Amino acid sequence: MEALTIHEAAETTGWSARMLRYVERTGLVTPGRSASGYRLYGPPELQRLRTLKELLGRFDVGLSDVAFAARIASDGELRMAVEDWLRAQPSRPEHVEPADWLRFEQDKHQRLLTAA
Amino acid sequence: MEALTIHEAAETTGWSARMLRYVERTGLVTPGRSASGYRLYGPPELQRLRTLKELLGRFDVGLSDVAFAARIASDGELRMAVEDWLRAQPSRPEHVEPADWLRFEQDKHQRLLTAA
DNA sequence: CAAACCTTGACACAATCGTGGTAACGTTGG
DNA sequence: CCAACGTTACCACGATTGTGTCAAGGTTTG
Repeated sequence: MEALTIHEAAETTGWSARMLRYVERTGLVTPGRSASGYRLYGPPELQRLRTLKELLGRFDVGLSDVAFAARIASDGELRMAVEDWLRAQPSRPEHVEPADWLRFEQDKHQRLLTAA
Repeated sequence: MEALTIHEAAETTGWSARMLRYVERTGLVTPGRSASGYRLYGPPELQRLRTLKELLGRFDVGLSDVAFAARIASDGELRMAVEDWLRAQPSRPEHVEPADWLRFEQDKHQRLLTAA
């Protein structure tokens, strides 16, 4: 019984049950399932939900923004394309270090090559 | 006459004049202005507009997605927060080598130091 | 000067995001 | 068994995105 049901998880994370299902659809936090299909939120999921909520609140970002960041982090081709586009533009006249960011999961293609 | 007016720029980039103004509001491509306030698109802006259009078409991303990426690229605190959150999650149950993550940790903080 | 540009601001509209409900139906536990 | 809870699938609704159009007014140029 290490895992909470959706309403219990909602209680301790501050999200509504409705939103937990929505968050799941965005792919950001995916709970396990019981044999009969009940969502089961374990400590890791609960933690992610709490930190996600804090992230959204601290900065003015939406779930779709974080979802896009996740997509960038897992799609090397997309990441490179975006990175290239941004690097070519000082979008703000502000001096911004050439896009180092997005390097999270970089050289993934290399890993993929060696993985296959 | 190195710069084009908004309708001329629209012509050669494939965007509509309306969208060029919209793109400008997202902060992704900001043309210069003439003394009387006319937008002036030079070769760099025209190129960005073309590559931006190609980027949006090739992957299924929106202007707001690229705008968020730009925000991440220019806001170190936000970038770190998102990066941290994503690193803690194997957004895809896909097997992710812990060793790979650790490898990026190394040069990450050095970059942050030079960013400020 | 007048036609042909440009500007900002507004109205409009479909699609999506972020939320909340409710209905119909399966599961669990006292 | 049945109350309490879970599931999916919808309806709803304000806010934002992405787009077009139009109005009122300044600018450029033949």
